[in-house]
Amino acid sequence: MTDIPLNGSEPAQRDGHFLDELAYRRDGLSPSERRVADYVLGNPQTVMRMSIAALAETVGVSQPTVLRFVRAVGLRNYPELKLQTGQSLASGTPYIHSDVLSSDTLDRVSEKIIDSSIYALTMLKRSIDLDALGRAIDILADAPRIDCYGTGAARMLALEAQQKLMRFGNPVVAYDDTHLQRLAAATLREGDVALCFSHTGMVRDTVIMAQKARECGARVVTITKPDTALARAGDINLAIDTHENTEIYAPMTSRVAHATLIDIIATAIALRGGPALFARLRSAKDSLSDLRILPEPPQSQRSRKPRA
Amino acid sequence: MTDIPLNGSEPAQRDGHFLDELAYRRDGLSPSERRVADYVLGNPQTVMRMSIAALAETVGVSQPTVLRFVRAVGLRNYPELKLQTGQSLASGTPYIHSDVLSSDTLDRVSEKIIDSSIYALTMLKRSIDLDALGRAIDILADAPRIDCYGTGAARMLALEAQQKLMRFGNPVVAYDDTHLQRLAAATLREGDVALCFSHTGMVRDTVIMAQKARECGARVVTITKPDTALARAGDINLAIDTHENTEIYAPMTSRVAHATLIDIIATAIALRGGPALFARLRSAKDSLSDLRILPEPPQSQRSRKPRA
DNA sequence: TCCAATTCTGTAACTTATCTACATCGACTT
DNA sequence: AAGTCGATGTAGATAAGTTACAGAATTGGA
Repeated sequence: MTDIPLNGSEPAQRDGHFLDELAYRRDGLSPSERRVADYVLGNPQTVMRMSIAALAETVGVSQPTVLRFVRAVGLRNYPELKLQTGQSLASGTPYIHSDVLSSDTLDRVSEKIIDSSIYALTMLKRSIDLDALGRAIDILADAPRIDCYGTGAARMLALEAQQKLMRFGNPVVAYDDTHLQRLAAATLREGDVALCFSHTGMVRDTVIMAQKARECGARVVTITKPDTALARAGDINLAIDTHENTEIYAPMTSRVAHATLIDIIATAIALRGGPALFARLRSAKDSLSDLRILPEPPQSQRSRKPRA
Repeated sequence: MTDIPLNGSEPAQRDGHFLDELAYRRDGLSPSERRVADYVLGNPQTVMRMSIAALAETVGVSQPTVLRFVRAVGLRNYPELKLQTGQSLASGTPYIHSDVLSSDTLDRVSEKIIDSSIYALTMLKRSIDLDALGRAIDILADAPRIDCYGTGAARMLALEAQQKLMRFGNPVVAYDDTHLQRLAAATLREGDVALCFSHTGMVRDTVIMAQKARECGARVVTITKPDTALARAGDINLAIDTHENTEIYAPMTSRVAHATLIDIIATAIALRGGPALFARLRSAKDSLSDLRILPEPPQSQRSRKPRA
């Protein structure tokens, strides 16, 4: 029959990151099941193509034990284990558990770092608060003036936001200097927007900026970790919470998420502006053309855009 | 037997993007097989949990036809189809072909942009030249002085490289101003390194910087599109070539790839430095601690740091 | 238009994989 | 020292996937 299994009895099981879930549940399993779990965590690439018999034999347990393990981690049947393992692997999370090690070769290092960036983006996709994002875009699109605040690593984000948002015609500023920032925040008016960046949400200067901006009647959009001082100091927070496990490489992966979020905001504003804004974007870009070197043949690669 | 046939049709199958591959091969299939392909493309989420019998019946063909379809698209057996479909779905690249449209809702826009960033990283992972990267790291790790050049969007990358690399103790500079850049490039000496960023590889100023740096005897590492003026102007190029299909949102996705590459370089240098360098990184980070707001309880949340 | 060669598709038998029911073992309780 | 409960294994039933072969459809030439 066309009867699709898909019965809804699964406890937990957030889509995608099964290996996380598995690592989490590992300790609640029986000894034999735990051995299976360890093998799956260690050899996901292999497991996703293994039959239950092969897995059982490799680990050294019986097939029903493997099946019990499967059920114990919240899956319906064995094929589902292969599926979830494969998906979890594909969505770029193989190394998120393990930090970069001194013993790692260069290819391993680069793989791990890229994977963790991909993971951060996957998390962003899943956790993005569309409602808050929509409101932030509403505010930003209409703002007569936008100030971007951020220090340290977040300064780059502020600069980037400036560069992306200034194209829409309204004044957007990012300040290099903390003192200048303070002066600027004092001159904000009602309707203006302060855009505050921080990875940790705990940077004193940036929190103070947010507060000052609010005192002046400006609205404050923060892009930072939820439930932090900065998140609370603004009107709208766009939460970015990549569970950064290493301390040393701290803002590495969350920075990618921040930057992508800026892209989303800028794109959404551009789309809202309609064709007119599109045209303006294009002409802004063309204004840079004399800084470029011309490509050898005057090619027009794709003819895929019939009308503007 | 474990003997894999690997019959006539292309094995191909670059990891991850099976549905792309499928769409591409669709036209070369027989009519019945094409119907199967269409169903798979249209209902991947369902297919990945379907038995061959269920799929055959739903599409209205026989089981062997499904199996022939599987082989025709380069897969060994039917379970592999489920696996690949699932992975392709999980790896989050459904929208990479389609540009953002004016009619898109906000969630669609954000999904598309995030997906294209993920795609850029996947491409980076696949195309990274470990040999060139290794040589670049060798050079950078020993350089008495590093200058980071980049204008426009690439300026952010230069700044970011500065921030990441300066932690290792040697002087690293990024310049805001093109004139300053030129002056600086003239003072480079043998052994110094110029790190040049550009998305297009066609920015005149940056190419000139690279040439000047070379004239001074410095080595030039470029991070840009391969086979471009800038790529040719340096000693080592770390190629970043995300086939950016939209023009308006130009440096969006490749920027993520650039930034991640900087992370990789910085991490690799840190690892090479061994424990001593690690310690220095940590203390550099701690030097910022009085700029932070403490978490609510006055004592340090984590007991993971026995000494200050 | 017809015939043969080729390609496409389905039927049925076979092999492999997954699941269930029941049996055994061993640790802990009483 | 026997009972109970949880963990594990054995064996057979059911479902899934694969192969061999034969019938149907298509194509290209005579």
